[in-house]
Amino acid sequence: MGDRKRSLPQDAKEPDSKRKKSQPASGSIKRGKASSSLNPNVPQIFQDVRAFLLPAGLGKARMDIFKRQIPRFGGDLHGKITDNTSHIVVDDNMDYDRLCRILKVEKPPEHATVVQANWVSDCIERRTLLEADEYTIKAPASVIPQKKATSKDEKDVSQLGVRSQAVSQSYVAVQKVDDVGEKGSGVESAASSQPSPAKDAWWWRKNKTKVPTGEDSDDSSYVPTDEEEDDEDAGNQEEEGESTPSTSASSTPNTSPHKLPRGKWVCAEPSTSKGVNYNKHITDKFQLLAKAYKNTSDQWRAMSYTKAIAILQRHPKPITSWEEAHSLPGVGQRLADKIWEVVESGHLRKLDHLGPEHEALNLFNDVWGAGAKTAQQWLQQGLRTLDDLRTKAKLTRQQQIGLKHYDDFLDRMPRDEAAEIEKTVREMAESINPGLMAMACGSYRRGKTNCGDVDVLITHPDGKSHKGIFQKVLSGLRETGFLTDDLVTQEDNGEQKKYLGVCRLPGEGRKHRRLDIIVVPYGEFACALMYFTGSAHFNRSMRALAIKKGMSLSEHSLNTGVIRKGKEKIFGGTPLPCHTEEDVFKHLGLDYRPPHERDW
DNA sequence: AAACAGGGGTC
DNA sequence: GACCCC
DNA sequence: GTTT
Ligand SMILES: O=c1ccn([C@H]2C[C@H](O)[C@@H](COP(=O)(O)OP(=O)(O)OP(=O)(O)O)O2)c(=O)[nH]1
Ligand SMILES: [Mg+2]
Repeated sequence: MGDRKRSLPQDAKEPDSKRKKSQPASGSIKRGKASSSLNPNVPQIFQDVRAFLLPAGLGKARMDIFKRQIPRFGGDLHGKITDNTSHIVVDDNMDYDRLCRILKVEKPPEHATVVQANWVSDCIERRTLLEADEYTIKAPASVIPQKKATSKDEKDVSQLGVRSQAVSQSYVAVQKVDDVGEKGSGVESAASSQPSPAKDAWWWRKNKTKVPTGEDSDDSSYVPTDEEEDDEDAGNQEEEGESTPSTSASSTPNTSPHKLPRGKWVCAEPSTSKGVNYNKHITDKFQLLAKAYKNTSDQWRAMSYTKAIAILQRHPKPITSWEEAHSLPGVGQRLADKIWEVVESGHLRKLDHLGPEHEALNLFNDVWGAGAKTAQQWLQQGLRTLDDLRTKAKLTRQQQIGLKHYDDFLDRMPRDEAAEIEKTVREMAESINPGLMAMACGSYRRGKTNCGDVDVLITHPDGKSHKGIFQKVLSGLRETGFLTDDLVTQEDNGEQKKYLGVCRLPGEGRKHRRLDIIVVPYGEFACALMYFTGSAHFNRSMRALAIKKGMSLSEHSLNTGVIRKGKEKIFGGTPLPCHTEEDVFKHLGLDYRPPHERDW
């Protein structure tokens, strides 16, 4: 059969190269041995592919890539079309007539599938042997007549969207077998009679030898840093988003009061976490990517990973199929592919491509006051360690504090300590005005056993005595030495809304803790409490739901009758009366969720 | 193709 | 207005 | 990245 060896790329392929047909390619890498020990990350998706590349129109660069990648993914390259050739890869713009002319035949051999180059590219990109249907060069109607029968095809484009492929992964197409299947396109079916093209057609001779090119770029392996973004400083920034759509197909009736969109918003479901994460092997890896993307300012991608992590952590069982993964809200094809890769191989190749710089980016991003942009600048300036920052970087006042308390800020405190801090702030507030209310919100109110900081909300039931108390409370806390650093505090503004700073309880062995205080008018208490209790993910979900209902939710109010033009508000709407958190849920058509069920 | 929450503080 | 944070 |  075809020989392969000879003109192939230098690339190292699998050491052995055994090729047995029964071995399902990509799909089953599962058992450790086969792939994990020998060929860790190159799924042999083209195991049963014996391809002939038609240079016409393809271009040298692409030819070179294919010559290198097809063998790498398990395929054989044929220097000429033989009875054993399974695929003839042609330029994407190739048409039937031109193909026949080039090959000098009346019609292409029936035992081989004529596919567009994009089929190869897409297979490589998805690491899957895709159904060739959508990429085949078909004969014009006039010629088609008896041809269609080559087996069953034509059908299902339907399933294609999903990930077809006939092989391996199973799922899809036909019926679910659940396991590996085998290659489908194997090829030949009818063998036949097709005369082979002239063995020495000009196009073959012409390019048989390949010139190793030094570069490669090709397929899918870049990683973070990704496409878009990068750029330079100047401007542009994106915001974040959240929402919680989900769904998978069926809609489930649901629970909330009236017609709520069926199980689509996390704010409508309790964050039942039971502490066990059946998919830690996946979420741990996604966590790294989420952070890497966040570091590169690709916040949307980061958010997608984060949402997937949240849902995977609460999934009641380990993911065992691509479809199971894909059915989860927030998990699309690409993430399902990655989840599946981890399930099968225990590894995620994308992680291998994280550059060494990512370490420094992670380090820098953990400095309070420094974000993705700043971290990238520092990196670009050649800085790599915290000491570099201390001695060479230009730091804002906040970053200096962040660096000073680098370790303490990464630490989380036991909730008892958070309670002590809350008490300290509350007593100071009460000493100023006994009617003031102070309560810890955030993760503390949600019942977490440890907290990243303490979020204290202060208000006064009379609706007006909250004014101007910030200065007093803060100066009082300073006198006792409780507050040690200030990050954000507009104390010259009589309307000061927030204080972000650092505190430390008295006594030995105390760490510095982040403290956030907000003072709100009693009329906004409910919305402020909702906001400050979070979680952030929960808030974004609930706010997204508000948008869908023509409303708008903020820490100040829940407005209705909002008019938007795209994401821009044309009319802010009118506030709905909300005196309690329950009122907020009600207006949104949601069942009330106690704080501990908002831990999304 | 457009959203992806909505707002406040610093520089 | 960009960036960072809640 | 995913969803609409
Ligand atoms: O992007 C954000 C961040 C925070 N919040 C709200 C919800 C959150 O619960 C509260 C306090 O923020 P914090 O950062 O302290 O979060 P947390 O939920 O208290 O967690 P941690 O234990 O890390 O402090 O502010 C938002 O609405 N959006
Ligand atoms: Mg907190």
